[in-house]
Amino acid sequence: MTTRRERLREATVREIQEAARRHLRAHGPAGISLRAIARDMGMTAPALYRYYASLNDLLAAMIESYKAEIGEALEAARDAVPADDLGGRLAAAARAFRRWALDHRPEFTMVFGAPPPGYEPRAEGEIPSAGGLGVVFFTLLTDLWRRERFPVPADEDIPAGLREQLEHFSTSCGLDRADLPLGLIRVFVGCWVRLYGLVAMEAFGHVHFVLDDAEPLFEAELAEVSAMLGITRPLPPGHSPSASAAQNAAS
Amino acid sequence: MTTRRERLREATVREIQEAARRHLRAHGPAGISLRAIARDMGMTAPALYRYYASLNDLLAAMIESYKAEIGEALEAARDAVPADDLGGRLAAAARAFRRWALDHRPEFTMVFGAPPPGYEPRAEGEIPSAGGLGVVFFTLLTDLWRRERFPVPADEDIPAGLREQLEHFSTSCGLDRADLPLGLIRVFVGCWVRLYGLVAMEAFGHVHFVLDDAEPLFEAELAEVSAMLGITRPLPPGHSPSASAAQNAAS
DNA sequence: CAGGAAAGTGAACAGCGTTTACGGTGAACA
DNA sequence: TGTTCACCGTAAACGCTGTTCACTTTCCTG
Repeated sequence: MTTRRERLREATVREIQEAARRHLRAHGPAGISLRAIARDMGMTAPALYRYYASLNDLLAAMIESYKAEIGEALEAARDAVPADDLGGRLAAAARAFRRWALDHRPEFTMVFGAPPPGYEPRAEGEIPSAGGLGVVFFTLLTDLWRRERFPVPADEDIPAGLREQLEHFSTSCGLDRADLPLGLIRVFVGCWVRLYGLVAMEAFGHVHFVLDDAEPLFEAELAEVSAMLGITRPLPPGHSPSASAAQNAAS
Repeated sequence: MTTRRERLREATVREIQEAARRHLRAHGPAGISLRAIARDMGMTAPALYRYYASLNDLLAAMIESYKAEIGEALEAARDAVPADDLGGRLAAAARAFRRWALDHRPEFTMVFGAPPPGYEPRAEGEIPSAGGLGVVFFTLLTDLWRRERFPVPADEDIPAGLREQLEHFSTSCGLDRADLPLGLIRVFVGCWVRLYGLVAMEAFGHVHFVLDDAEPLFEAELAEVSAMLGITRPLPPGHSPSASAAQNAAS
């Protein structure tokens, strides 16, 4: 049973988070200040210490909640594609990840940029995954592998140092080693690195030195990865037909 | 001829940069403050405005100089390998990039993390490249391709939207389209994304959810990319023989 | 109804970026 | 040689920040 106090407290926490998010969107990660949040709420800054031990704690809580929301966004995008079209589901989730990053650059920076000094991604028991985030892609890959049996490196082809760690991850996740080969985890990590790399480069603006619109590259990489995973379908929708070829030769 | 005033000013600028770098290393990007720098130098904060228009300008200057130093580090690592061993040179440069990132996490965060709002990577004439940084890898790849002719996608296999941008980049770099195919640039970008992705994930601490030491993965990815580039040599030195297998089953 | 936990306030401390007005000091120029 | 002026630095101030402390108010509980 939730007491009245608890409900009020919960509502206040939500209001704090909403105000913090507003400031994040408006002024970036460095623009989140306790005093500004309190001002928005018609309170004074020290009152916020009843809810968070410090600004850093508030930021950490924001990161966690954004992680959860990214996971939900990915799952929603995945579930919008028929369950038998695993390739389409993977593409949808990958595109959703990129979309979220580009539509929420400050938020993405908080979650996937350099963490504030002293931040620890709360290693609660659960599944030791990227906050239930990489797990979306991982389960898609495992399902895909079970169906398509796309080629993965054999155990003995994985360097020993890497193999040990993949084994550790596999057992600590409670995976069935007989069912899912280490090579599959190896492939997953490789795909995740490519996805993260491209999306992070784009979100952080490090891709303009060669491209001014990274979407075609993203789609090409996605197609390449998909091919690697035995997905042959033509990757249904998702990329607009290069509708913006203007503003190229501008000084 | 440089006047005495100019020499003094230059020395002060250097001292400012050194103090700023000290604070960056000690307290992270957010720990750089004009007042602390001035205090270190036995000055007052407003004096620094004679040298930089704002703190953001100082940070931007730091980013630029770090970019240059990364480029130099990569070139040095590359040049430490015989010029005929292009695969070895590529591996050395890639390893140097990772090493630099891990040895200079705050600096790496400034250069390759989310830029401060309002930062523009001074697009001076020169070569429109990542501050002469990606250019190291790009020229290595072109040399490698000229020698090995590893497979690259044909122009017509590159999606139109991406191809247009690669063409734009190629011409704006003054490259000879007849000599260097677009597919080579395509491959370069793909390799750069993988390298950036893995190194950034590691430097930002986003890889611990599956690995606690990303070096074996890095070496495996490097080997894979090298194979893709027609490099068959066994990738001479560079990774220690998995000497640290301790601290695995810790809580 | 009494006690106490919870929530919020106001003042204060130490720090920050930045602007302004002001003093020297040294170099250049008549 | 004397003057002028750009340059370098300072002190004070404004408004902002996170955080702590002592205090009051309010509401729930026993």
